[in-house]
Amino acid sequence: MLLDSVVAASADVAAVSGRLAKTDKIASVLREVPAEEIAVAVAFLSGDLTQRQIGVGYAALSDLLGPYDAEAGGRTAGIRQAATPALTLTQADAALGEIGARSGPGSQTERRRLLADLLGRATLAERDFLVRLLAGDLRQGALDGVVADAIARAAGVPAAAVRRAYQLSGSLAAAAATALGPAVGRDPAEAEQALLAVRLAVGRPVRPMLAASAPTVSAALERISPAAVEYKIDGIRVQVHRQDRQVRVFTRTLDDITERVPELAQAALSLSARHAVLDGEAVALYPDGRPRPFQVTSARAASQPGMPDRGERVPLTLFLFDLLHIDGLDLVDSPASERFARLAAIAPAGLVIPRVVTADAGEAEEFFATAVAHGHEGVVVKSVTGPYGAGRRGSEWIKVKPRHTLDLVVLAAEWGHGRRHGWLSNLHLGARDPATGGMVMLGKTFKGLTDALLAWQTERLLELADPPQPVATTTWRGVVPVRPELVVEVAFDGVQASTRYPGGVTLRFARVLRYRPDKGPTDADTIDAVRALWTPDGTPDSNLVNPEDARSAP
DNA sequence: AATATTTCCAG
DNA sequence: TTCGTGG
DNA sequence: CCACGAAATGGAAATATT
Repeated sequence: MLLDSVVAASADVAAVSGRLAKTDKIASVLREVPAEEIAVAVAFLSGDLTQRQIGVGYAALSDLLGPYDAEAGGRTAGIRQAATPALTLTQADAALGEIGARSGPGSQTERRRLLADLLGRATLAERDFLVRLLAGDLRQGALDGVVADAIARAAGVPAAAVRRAYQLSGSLAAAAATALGPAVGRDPAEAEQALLAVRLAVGRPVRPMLAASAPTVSAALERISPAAVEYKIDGIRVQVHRQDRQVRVFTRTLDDITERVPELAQAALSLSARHAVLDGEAVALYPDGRPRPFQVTSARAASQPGMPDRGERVPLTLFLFDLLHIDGLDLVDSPASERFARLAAIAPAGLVIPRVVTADAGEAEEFFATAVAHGHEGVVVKSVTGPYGAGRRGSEWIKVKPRHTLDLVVLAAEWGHGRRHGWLSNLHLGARDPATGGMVMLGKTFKGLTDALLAWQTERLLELADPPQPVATTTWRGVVPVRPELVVEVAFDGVQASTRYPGGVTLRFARVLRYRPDKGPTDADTIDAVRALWTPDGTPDSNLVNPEDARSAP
C-alpha cells in the first residue's frame, strides 16, 4: 500500500473530533492494507515506528528542513519533493530501518543523507507526516487506544479481544498482525480465535498495570475496601522474567535493561520457582535502608555495566509486588490476593514490598505515615480481588502521595501550542531570594491549568509584560517576561538538584493549583525554604531508621 | 576533552 | 502530572 | 464515570562530532 493512503487517513482522522469517527476512518484504511503491511500501517497510525527509535530527532529534522515556522504551519526550507505519491509502506519502513541501523563514527552524517533521500522521495503531505512521526508528535487525536478499537472494527472482533492481545504481547502492531495479518484470512471468527490464543510468554514483556491517584488514603479506601496498602517506592518500575536460569528485566516502557542491572537478575534467581514473571520496583538505597534521591536510581539504571562510570555503582534493590506467571501457570486473570500469596510463597521476605491488608482507614493512614517517614513516596492502595488489568488506568490500584506546595512568583510565560495556541501557557517560576531581594528561577510548569485559568493568566500576564507586548502583532511564540508580581500556588513531588537553574535546585512535577491574588511577591516562599526541602545524596537526614525497618512492615 | 544530539526516565 | 472531550 | 489524548518539563547517560 502507498504511504500516501495512510497519510490521507491520518489527515481525515485529525479533521474529526469524535473518537468513533476517528475509529471509523482508521478501520476503513486498515481493511485495505495488505496483510503483510498491517504491522507497519498500525505502527504509523498509532504514532510509532516499527523500529521504536532510529537516531533521528529534532535537530536532524531542523537541519534538513529548517526550523518550525508557525506562520507557514510547518517546515518550509527546501529539499526536493515528489510530485506524485510513490512510496509504499514497506519502502518507507525499510528506509527508516536503514537509517536506524547506522552507528559508529560518521553515522550521523550518513543518517542525515539517508533521511534527506527518503524525504526527497515523499510528497509534501507524506513528508509532513514522516516529520511528525519522527518528532513523536503525530497530533491526529488518536494513539494506541483509538487504534486498538479500529483494529477490532476492521477485523470484526470485540475490542476486548484486541486489547487483551495487546496487553499480553506488549505490542499493538503484533496484535494487529494477529487479527489482520497473513496468518489469518479476513474472517472475524478466525481473527478472534487467533487473538484469544495469544498468551503471556515468559521473556516477552506485558503492558504494566497502572494506577489512578487519590488525595488521601481515606479517599482511596472509600473506593477500595478492604485493600492492600503497599509502600510506593520512588524508583523505576521493573518487570522481571525468569526462565530457568535465564532472567530478563524490562522497564515500564518495555525496554530490556537486563545488561544494566545484573543484581536484579541475581535477585530473581533467589526465587523458589523455575519460571516466573514478576512486577516490582527497583531503587538505590542508603545503607540504612532509606531510598536515595530518584536521580541516583535513575542514573544507575541508565548506565551500562562496561562504561567508565564516575563515582560508585550503587546497587539497586528489588521490591516485588505482583506475580503474573509461575511455572507454566498464568495468573493475569487471578485475584490479586492469590497472586500476592503465591509471590510471598516463592520470594524471600526481603524482596517483597512492605504492605498491610486492611479495611480500617486509621490503620491505612498510619501505614502511609510510616512509609513517608521512611523516606518513601507514599502508598499504593490495591484491590485484593481484581485481576492484573494491564495497561488500564483503572481504579484497581490507587496511589496516594503527600502533597507539598509552595507560593512562587511568575517571572515569565511562554506561548502555548496546539490547543493552547494563543494562550500564555508555560510559566517560569521563581522563589524570593532574601539575600538579594530578587527572584531565583526554579523551573517551569504548564500543568494544572484549566482553560479558564489560561484565559485569565494570559490577560493578566500581558498587563504585566515587561517590556510590554504588542499583542496585535505578537507571533504567539517565544517567552514573555513579566514584572514579578503574580503569586501562584504550586504543588510538586519533591526538590531535586539542577544544573540548569541558578538556585541549583528545581521542582519535580510542579503543577499549578491556583493563583494567590491575596499575596504579593514579598509573601512568596524563599529559595532557602526550597533548599531546605532538598536532601542531597550522601547525607540522609537525621531521621535514621534501622535498615530492617525499611524492608518490613511495622 | 568538551560539546551536541538522541533517547529514556518519571508522572 | 492535569485537563477537557467523547461516549 | 471511564478512557483517551494533549499540554510539554527536566535530568541523565550514551553516542557522535568537534
